[in-house]
Amino acid sequence: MKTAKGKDKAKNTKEALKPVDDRKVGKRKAPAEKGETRKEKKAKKDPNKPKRASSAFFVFLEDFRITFKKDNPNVKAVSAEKAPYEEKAAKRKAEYEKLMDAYNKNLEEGSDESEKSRSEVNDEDEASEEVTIPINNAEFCTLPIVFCLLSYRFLKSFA
DNA sequence: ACAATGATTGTTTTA
DNA sequence: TAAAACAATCATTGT
Repeated sequence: MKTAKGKDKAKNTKEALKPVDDRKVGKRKAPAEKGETRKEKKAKKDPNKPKRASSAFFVFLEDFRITFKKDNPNVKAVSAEKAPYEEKAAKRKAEYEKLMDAYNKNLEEGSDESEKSRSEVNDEDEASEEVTIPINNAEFCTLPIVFCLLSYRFLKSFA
């Protein structure tokens, strides 16, 4: 049982953030450079050896892939689909770093009264600015009436 | 590490 | 030397 040679972790942290096209997919090392030719390596595998059982997550993936294909028949490139999500992820990361900065600052300055949480991260836009529309009392009273009148006329138009 | 998957791409083999 | 075939790589979670 050899442990990981640090390969997985390094790749996951560094390469995973790059877009697909920039990642070194398929850029493997030549077997010859490792002293073995392809056939030798291929012969080393036993086709009769049973594959290990899929975990629950992989069983879920079976269904998910089918479902996703059915819902998105024309999606070939995952990059385009991934783009908006990477965008959101980047935003969350920025938000996180900002919060961490404030958090660390609070730790330095003192620990009392640190509850300020939390403006939830809405993925829609950075339009999280308060959209409170100021109206005066007159508007507050007349708006529902106007709305009712317009609704009435609209419904009446079908009769 | 390794199960499934498919696009991608370097390497090897074959013509 | 070109095209064809092959194999590594990526991401994902759970074991």
